[in-house]
Amino acid sequence: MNNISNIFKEKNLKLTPQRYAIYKFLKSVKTHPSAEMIYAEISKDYPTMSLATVYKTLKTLIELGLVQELNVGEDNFRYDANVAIHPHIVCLNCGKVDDIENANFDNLKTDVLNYTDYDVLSYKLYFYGICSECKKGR
Amino acid sequence: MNNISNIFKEKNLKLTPQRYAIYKFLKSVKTHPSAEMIYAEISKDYPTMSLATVYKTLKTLIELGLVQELNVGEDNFRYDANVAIHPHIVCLNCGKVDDIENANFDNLKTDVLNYTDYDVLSYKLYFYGICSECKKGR
DNA sequence: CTATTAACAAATAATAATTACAAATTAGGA
DNA sequence: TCCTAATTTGTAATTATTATTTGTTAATAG
Ligand SMILES: [Mn+2]
Ligand SMILES: [Mn+2]
Ligand SMILES: [Zn+2]
Ligand SMILES: [Zn+2]
Repeated sequence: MNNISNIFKEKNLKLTPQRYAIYKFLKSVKTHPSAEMIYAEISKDYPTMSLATVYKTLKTLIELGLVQELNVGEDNFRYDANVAIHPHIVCLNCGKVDDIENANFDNLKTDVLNYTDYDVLSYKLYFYGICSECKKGR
Repeated sequence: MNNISNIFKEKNLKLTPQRYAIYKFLKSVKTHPSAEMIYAEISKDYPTMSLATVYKTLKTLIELGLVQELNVGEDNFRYDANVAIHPHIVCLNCGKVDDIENANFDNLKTDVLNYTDYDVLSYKLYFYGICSECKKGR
């Protein structure tokens, strides 16, 4: 199986409660939280949680291919437990980061081969605009 | 005219030698340098240049719409004096950031409207891969 | 041409995100 | 249950960036 506990076992890593909580939390939200946001949330259930653990766990989850890092242009990173390549949209007013659902831009990866001599492995696509909530409040 | 000295004049900003040097340097390179890289380069001609001035100048150039910031996923930003929306490609081996020339992905901005209720204002597109130099050395 | 003054550069201090470190704890196999 | 390497934690260190201060410059009125 390819469930998380086997993935950890294969690498001789321990699936600690902290690690599991962070992963489960990331899986459960659509908000693309930062390390700080994750820490704030997880601390409610694990009051002894350390911010350093959040950072270190995120790094190992990324190495395992279970989480990806987003850089939408803030002074910090955001994290996403959906590791598929998929586009995001950032509200320039409230800072929210959303998925763009059902859109498929995978042709980009093959299209771009006509314009570069790089071996292209992946891409990141960020849209910027104003979300519907922020549009209302104008 | 819309040359840089008029743009500065309109906003009651002074086009100092430092500011001009930073802008001219950014215009002249294709490397998408970071603030630190810009500082290292400009320091050769302006030994008294301060890193703080580089950061502050970059910020004003961005506000004036003369420079854009790239967030390719490093722990720092890179800067580009080409303010048109255009895609970039990052070498995962050597860290180089290149333009993808002649490619036009502007349909993205209209395509995405079918999948989101945001007002979409702009986008950033980053490809990741291995550059031709790095491919050789394997 | 000079004086005035607001904008600016430089140096440095401060801040914020992230990482490194060391000591205490724990997961999970023997 | 015991053992031990892996992990967590709290904290210090580091790095990118921003704020502050003070001396310097550029624009312009007189
Ligand atoms: Mn996502
Ligand atoms: Mn560019
Ligand atoms: Zn919003
Ligand atoms: Zn390369």
